[in-house]
Amino acid sequence: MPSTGKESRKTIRVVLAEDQGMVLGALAALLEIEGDISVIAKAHNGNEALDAVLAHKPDVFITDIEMPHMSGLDVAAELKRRRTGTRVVIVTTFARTGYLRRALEAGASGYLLKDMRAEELADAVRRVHQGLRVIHPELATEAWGEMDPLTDRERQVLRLAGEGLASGDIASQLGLSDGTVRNYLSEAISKLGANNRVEAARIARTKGWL
Amino acid sequence: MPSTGKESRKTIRVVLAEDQGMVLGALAALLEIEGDISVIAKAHNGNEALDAVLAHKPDVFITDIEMPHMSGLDVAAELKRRRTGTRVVIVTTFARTGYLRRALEAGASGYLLKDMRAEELADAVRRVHQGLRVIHPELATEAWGEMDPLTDRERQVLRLAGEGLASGDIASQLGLSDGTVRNYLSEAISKLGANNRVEAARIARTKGWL
DNA sequence: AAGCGTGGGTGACAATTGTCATTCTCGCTG
DNA sequence: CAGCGAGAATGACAATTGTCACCCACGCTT
Repeated sequence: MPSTGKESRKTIRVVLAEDQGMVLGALAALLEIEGDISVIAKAHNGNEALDAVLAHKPDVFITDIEMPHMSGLDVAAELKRRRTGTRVVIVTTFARTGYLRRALEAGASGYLLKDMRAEELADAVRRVHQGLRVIHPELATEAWGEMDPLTDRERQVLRLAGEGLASGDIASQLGLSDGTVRNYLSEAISKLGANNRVEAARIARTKGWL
Repeated sequence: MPSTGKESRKTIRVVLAEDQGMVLGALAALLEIEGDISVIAKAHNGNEALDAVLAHKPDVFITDIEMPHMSGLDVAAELKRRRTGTRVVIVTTFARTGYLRRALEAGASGYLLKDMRAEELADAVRRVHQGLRVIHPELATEAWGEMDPLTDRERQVLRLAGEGLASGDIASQLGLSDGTVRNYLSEAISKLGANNRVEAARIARTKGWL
């Protein structure tokens, strides 16, 4: 064992959050195999995760992004605000630069994709625990490729439009006028270089701007 | 081959397929914990999976559905055609009745969702190995709830419409006339009880009819 | 041969969507 | 105070979308 410092002797205490029960359990099993890592709590959603981290003060918090009630990014942001010492590692399916950017803004120390080799996870945890930053290589390069050009309103409207709601419905749901909704949509469509609301929504989604 | 009584003593040989490397490794770790289950091969996509199963003739083949090149359902169908003795367990994120129906048609013995408890996986594998069928409870009930009401054309058209293509584009891509495309779309919309093409596409997707 | 179902097509019309220019408020900021 | 910019709304117009009633050509039945 390389002794970078004092604490590399002790086991690394981890809290794990992931909404798919099966994946949660499997990841826990994977980490428990490593002698120096111990999963002290598991959470199925953002709220549970936040509680667990505050209660256990783990060394590292590993979380998915898309979860019920509170996203992993939200939890990370909240932890940053509260200045807990816990380091955060995001593990997600999505290679969206928007997510990565938000993760870093929320103070995450790691951003990994689920399609990387399983063996690398434990290693990433150790590195992060030592204060290093671990970003999935493919993302690291193009990370700051492009900024989200959408305003809040445009985002909201686009999200609903992508679900198939008509302009009128969107308008009443947001307390706006029908015409205004169409204006925002039009703006969003042109900003994203799309031909219509559906394509615009699709583009925004794949970029992680939702 | 010995009677069912004896071989329940031996370890169950499993091949595992899943495109997300991390989940693949984690599930393998989870299964290896069990003394009576042994993961003899792992595959990252449908092709590899098929090869691995044919080469190793495992007792049970566990696979995700959505994978590159060949879906888990395709692999299952191929295995059925070839009459290998291997039993198939589908493990997926999607609670789509269409998927379940296709899985059963392809001769799968199990259909589980990733959001169930991790501990249940090993158990399901044992049951399936004994010749039982294991269907995720929530799906088992409504499984045959409703059949896909869409015709092939409607499906094609709806798929493209859902991507954001305009009627004209869809028409030229399928070699149809603009009006015909709109007729199909209109039919699909009314069959699905939607209000427009986007909603229709969304509904069809969640039902697994695509 | 008459009848029928299916896949594809027309044409017409109403509703929804996309685009623009313009207006009205606020809340800032110089 | 004047002026600017963001957020929201109007109105008008063109394009696209959704609906419907029919038409046509084939391929099968009877």
